[in-house]
Amino acid sequence: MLTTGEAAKYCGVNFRTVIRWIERGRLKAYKLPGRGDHRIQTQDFVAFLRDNNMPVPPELVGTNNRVLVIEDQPEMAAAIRRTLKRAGYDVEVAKDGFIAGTMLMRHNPALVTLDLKMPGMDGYQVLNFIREQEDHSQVKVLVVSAETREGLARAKTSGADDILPKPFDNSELLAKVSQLIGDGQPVSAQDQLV
Amino acid sequence: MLTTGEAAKYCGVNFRTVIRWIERGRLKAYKLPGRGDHRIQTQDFVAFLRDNNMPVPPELVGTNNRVLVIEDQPEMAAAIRRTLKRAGYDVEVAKDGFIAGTMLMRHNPALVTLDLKMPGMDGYQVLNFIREQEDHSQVKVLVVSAETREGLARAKTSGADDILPKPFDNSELLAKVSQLIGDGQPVSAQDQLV
DNA sequence: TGATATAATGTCATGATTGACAGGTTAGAT
DNA sequence: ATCTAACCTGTCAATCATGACATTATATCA
Repeated sequence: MLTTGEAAKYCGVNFRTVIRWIERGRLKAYKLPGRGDHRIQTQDFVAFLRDNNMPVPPELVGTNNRVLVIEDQPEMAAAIRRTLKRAGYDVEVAKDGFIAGTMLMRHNPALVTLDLKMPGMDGYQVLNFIREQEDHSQVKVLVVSAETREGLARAKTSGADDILPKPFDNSELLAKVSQLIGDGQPVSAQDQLV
Repeated sequence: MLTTGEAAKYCGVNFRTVIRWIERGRLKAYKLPGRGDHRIQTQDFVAFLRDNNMPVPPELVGTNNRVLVIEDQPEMAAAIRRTLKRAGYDVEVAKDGFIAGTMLMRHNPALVTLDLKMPGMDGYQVLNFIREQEDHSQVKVLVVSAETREGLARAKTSGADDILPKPFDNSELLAKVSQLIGDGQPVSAQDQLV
């Protein structure tokens, strides 16, 4: 939730200009009853920035170091979790599709590792679904799978940001994750601003 | 029921501001005897948000008539959907666990019909999971299944509000649903208007 | 090219609301 | 019964909205 002044700083313009954008309907916002202050929801502001090819401040893009691991094999899940935790990421594990779905919505992770082969879940469909979701179209998806080369290629066309064939080294995993969302250690505690 | 602090977070303002709104009669609330804490009824708060064209958080939309149908068999899903739609409910269908999870979080339904036997999803686990979730512990769960009597009993202990053995009549379905969350037709459509 | 019109943005002053802080109290949890 | 987190009140500084006007950028036309 942002005020006009904060939004103005992010854009490098005068707050008067932000108000005018709002008045013209370019930027979505609502008014408070008292003085008529504007409040801009962070997601609307980010959408606005993206629409106009403006740089998006990292602290507005959710919490950068949160990873959701969608994986039903306990050992594999534990291994990924351990590796990422050690590197400083905030890791959640979902061992079935339902829980994965709720966690995606609830925790709004920066990255999801997705096992394509989970019982009762079509990984490709999940990929498509995530990409269709307004709110989560920005989340990075790293497909982790023992699929064939064709399957992995198909995953890429379905919206995966990167793929990691099983088996893999921890270093490979970390390299891919950090390439997609940066290092696990938060740059500063201010990233947690609400 | 909300405190000033909670309302403040929803609006993106300081709690002091919320108190001022209350003092000026813009927002309805009442005081507790002790410290003079304010308590705001959810419906009053939602009405306030609507009056001022402010976004209404989905989890506050109290008595809605939204139903989420978790069912992987297309014919069965269509049948339930049709029946409930006709009765005036707002129906969403999820055909796998992942989508079901996201929809539960996104649409905040008043009731979920849950097929216990879905591939890759342990219905009992889902039940437990829903009950553990802070935000959604209020949602009613109607288990719809061809399970054995023991299985259905177990579902009840896992947190199901009611069970409906397959096969069933439409009238049975409607009876159970309306018993759990009331009739499908909103009491008055104007309640939802701006 | 150069001149003019139009739109967008920045600046300033005023008035009102909101946020921050400090000190005291209690609701809710254990 | 105790403890912590959250709440209330009052005050004052910071912030925001508004309107008027200056300045800059863009478009249009001769």
